Amino acid sequence: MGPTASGKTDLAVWLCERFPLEIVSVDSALVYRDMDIGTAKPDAATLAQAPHHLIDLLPPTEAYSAGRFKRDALAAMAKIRARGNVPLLTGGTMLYFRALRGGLDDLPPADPALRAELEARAAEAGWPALHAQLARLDPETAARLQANDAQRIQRALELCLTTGGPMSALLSARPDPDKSVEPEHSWLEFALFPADRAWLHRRINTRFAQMLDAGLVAELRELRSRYPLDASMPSMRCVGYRQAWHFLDGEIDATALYEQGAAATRQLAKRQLTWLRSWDGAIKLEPAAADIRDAMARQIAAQI
RNA sequence: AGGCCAGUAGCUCAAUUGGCAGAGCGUCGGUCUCCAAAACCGAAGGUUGGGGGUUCGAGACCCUCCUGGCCUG
Repeated sequence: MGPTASGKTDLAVWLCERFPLEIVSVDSALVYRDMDIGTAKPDAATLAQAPHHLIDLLPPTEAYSAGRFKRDALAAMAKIRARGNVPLLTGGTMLYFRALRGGLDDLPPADPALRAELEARAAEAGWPALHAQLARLDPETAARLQANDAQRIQRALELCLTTGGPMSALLSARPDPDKSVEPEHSWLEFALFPADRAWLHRRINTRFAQMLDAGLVAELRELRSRYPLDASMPSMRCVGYRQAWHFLDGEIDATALYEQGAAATRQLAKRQLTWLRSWDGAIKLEPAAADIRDAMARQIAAQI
């Protein structure tokens, strides 16, 4: 686990050469086909050397989910173990890590038609109005949600309306979801946690500039010509693509594209670090350390 | 050299006839149960370019210096 641009892929590929590991990507953006530059997807040579599972799963017109990830990841892990190898889960989508460790109850999946209906009502009445409705159907959940928290209000109403009961009744009473572990697996967790934020910011800024040089805008132009995309799709709200979209629409210039894209990446990293800070049980490693590879190799050798 | 315009938070800019210096962005902290690279909440940050003056009271008015830009020669 680690924030964006902290060096997860390089480290994972290096470890694969030394241990019987197979990489399972834990990344909500790498699942999209044809989105390569902006997601920092490993190149063909790297993938040939160290195959990644759970990348290029769906076209950018579709939506993935934490629940689907959990199912896909458990299936991939079972196959890997059947081959006698060990899954190396690598990524920065912390909700997916948490879902995989057992933090997801068995809830109904998304209902696109109902979501569209709720969306339309919110556009007219505003989310606080839907929050008020949720307060009647499920006071407990409404109490912990902000009146403007569109996504969670929508999800909670979706569950209340499809199941006929409050969402809070569907959640198990686990004191700490992170402690609930899928019984068939044991876990060894590592977190790349840079002590120096400025170090990470420099890497993020440099990398986003490189993405632009590598043709991020051209990639998006090609995507828009090939798929019926919409700025509200999850794939197009990914860091970098969202800003490139505004650039292609003429809303911002090249300078603003760089600045806003780099800033969005820094903010993503900040949220990932917030997750990691409160994540118990992970061995924290300093990604800027010269001996990071050997340090992690030693830890793994001791466990496998 | 002279004339004009500008200088306010890290950046871009507000601030009625002189009356409690604000916003957006960024930065920092947090929340997180099937969109999570998402969505949301909160916080810090100022000698208003420097100095002097007028006034009960100056970001604003007067003097002076500094810096940047434009115009003229």
